[in-house]
Amino acid sequence: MNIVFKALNDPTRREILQLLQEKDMTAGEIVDKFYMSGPSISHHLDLLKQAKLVVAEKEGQFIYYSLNTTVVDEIMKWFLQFKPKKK
Amino acid sequence: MNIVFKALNDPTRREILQLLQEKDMTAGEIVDKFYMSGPSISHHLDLLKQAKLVVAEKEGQFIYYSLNTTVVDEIMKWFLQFKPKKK
DNA sequence: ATATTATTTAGACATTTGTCTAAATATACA
DNA sequence: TGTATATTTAGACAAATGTCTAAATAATAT
Repeated sequence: MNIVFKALNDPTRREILQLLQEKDMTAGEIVDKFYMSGPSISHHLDLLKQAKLVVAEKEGQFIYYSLNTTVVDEIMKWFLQFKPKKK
Repeated sequence: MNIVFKALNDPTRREILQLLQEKDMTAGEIVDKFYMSGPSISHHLDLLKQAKLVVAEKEGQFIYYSLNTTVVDEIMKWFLQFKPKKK
């Protein structure tokens, strides 16, 4: 859980997640969406990958990134503990 | 949202939230739950307060901290954007 | 083979973060 | 008033973080 919250604690990484929510993208396509160097984006993608929030898949010379909604489910479960039980 | 994710990105702060989920506590009671100095806990409480995840209320010489579930709702809404719309 | 394109890895560096001790503030009690 | 208790504020410091440029790796095309 620690690493997931860490991954989420950056506006660029959260924006990347939102982009991937619309469609899978290559590293290069993601870089083009930001005013930030490729290596920096690559680093952010790595953290998202470590948190299993995204999945990377190589396709020729490209690497496609896509969202992994399973982890989102787990986070939401974590937050549910704070919702007062109904009834 | 930024400040909320920041507040959540620390195991001690998340534990504090879990403690407050069970019952309101004074700063001192919270300190007693951790092997950490009072000032450090005070600092964590401050960040949680800035994120509006907790509310502080003075009562005599004590300060009672309690959970604010409203913000939890907002976070969960944020996460919902990643859930594939059903059907 | 060589050059081009896509992406990551390595290393440097400034900023932010979490922790501590010492001091300040505020309330209660004798 | 003076002392004890509860909590925060200030300042220091090491560790973690986000960014960059330069170099490395990998696949494709000529």
